[in-house]
Amino acid sequence: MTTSTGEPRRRRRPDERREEVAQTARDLALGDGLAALSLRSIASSMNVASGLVAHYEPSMEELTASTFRHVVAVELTEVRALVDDAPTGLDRLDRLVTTLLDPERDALSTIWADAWSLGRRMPLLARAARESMDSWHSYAREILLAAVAEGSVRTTEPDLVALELFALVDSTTAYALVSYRTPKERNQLVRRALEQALGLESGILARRA
Amino acid sequence: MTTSTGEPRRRRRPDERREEVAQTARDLALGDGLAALSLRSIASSMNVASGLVAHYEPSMEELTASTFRHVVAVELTEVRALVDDAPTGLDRLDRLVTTLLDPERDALSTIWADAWSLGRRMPLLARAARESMDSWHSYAREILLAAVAEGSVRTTEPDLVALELFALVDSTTAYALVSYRTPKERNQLVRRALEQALGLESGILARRA
DNA sequence: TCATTTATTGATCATACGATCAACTATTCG
DNA sequence: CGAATAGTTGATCGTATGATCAATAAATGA
Repeated sequence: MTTSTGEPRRRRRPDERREEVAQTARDLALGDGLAALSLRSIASSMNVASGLVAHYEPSMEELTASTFRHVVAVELTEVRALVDDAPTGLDRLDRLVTTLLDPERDALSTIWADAWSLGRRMPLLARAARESMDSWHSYAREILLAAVAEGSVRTTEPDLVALELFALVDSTTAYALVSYRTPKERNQLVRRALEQALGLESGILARRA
Repeated sequence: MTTSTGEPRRRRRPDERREEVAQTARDLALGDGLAALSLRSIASSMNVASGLVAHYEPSMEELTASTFRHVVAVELTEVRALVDDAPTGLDRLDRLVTTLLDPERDALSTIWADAWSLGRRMPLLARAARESMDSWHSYAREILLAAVAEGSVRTTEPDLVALELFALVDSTTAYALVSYRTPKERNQLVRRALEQALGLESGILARRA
């Protein structure tokens, strides 16, 4: 049973409903992970029949993949907003790491971990993951190139270091999901490694944590 | 229906059966991941009623956690066997990385990714993951300390570098599950990062890949 | 106001899950 | 050889999944 005094069940325009389904799926995924997405869980969040959700989505795998894609794209936009206006390249790098490792962010970490785990069996999700990773990678690359240009960091392989940055962040946030090590230790790990990758004086990033 | 000419259903001693259940669960996990473990999937692999599996296991979460624990412990033993007899500390480090990144190993990668993903909802699995990670960490630490002692690598924080090693390996193997980057790129990434963490001449590890 | 369109429902199918337990039967022991 | 022991079955309960579709009812236009 839904709410006893159920609203008289409104009828919406297809694109409106489509958007509502997508939004609900995103909220659900952010709350309980990609594995929590089901026709019924989404439908019940919308107070709607499960058939309606199915009516708008070709398959659960597609819905899962597109939800992942959208959630991660929004996150990238939000992180940019927090990072891009920092004064120097080093500040931006610092803020990027701080933001990505923020414990408040573990809803996102869950989603990434789900993507890697479920991706093995869901090709569409795997594809979405690859493409999203490329977006993030090119953002980190952009930040690193700027920092190199201003002379605050030094590397001959910004692409590789950008990859390394996410390798460190991704594993570290996955560790957080099982409470391995403390936030402080995980932060230290990432920052010390980045210092070495970027020819920074020891502690210059770590001290900011 | 099982095989039509079913064997006359043997009765085994409890510890024998217990071991058979555990072994079957391990094989299944190695084939299809931790998420593929269910009373019925295990029972059907054994040609046995699902109730039998339940009879020997307190709960699926416990079975999942203990299966994970065992699979990962065996893996550590196997890796040690491949690595420990290398002549120098640097050789052992090289072999460790090579082995951990071996594409043949992706059954194990799946299991680790499953553990981080499922661990958020399965406390016993999360605990098993933490403890297993500690075992692996202390093994890497051991290798690094020996390499430091022989003077082939240099670091003031072997614990941190051991953590970093797995951070790189774990993310990289998760990437492999969704086919992000090539084995070669993933290898490069880990090796270049380790070189910098260990004060090694550029390429000294990477060239071995 | 009535007819047309179509968003939405709700039931249904086939399948899967963990868990529980009385009944059955293979084995062992007296 | 018969009885006690205990490993094993198979059915069952409650719940969950994705997918499909006829029927319904809300909105729109004539």
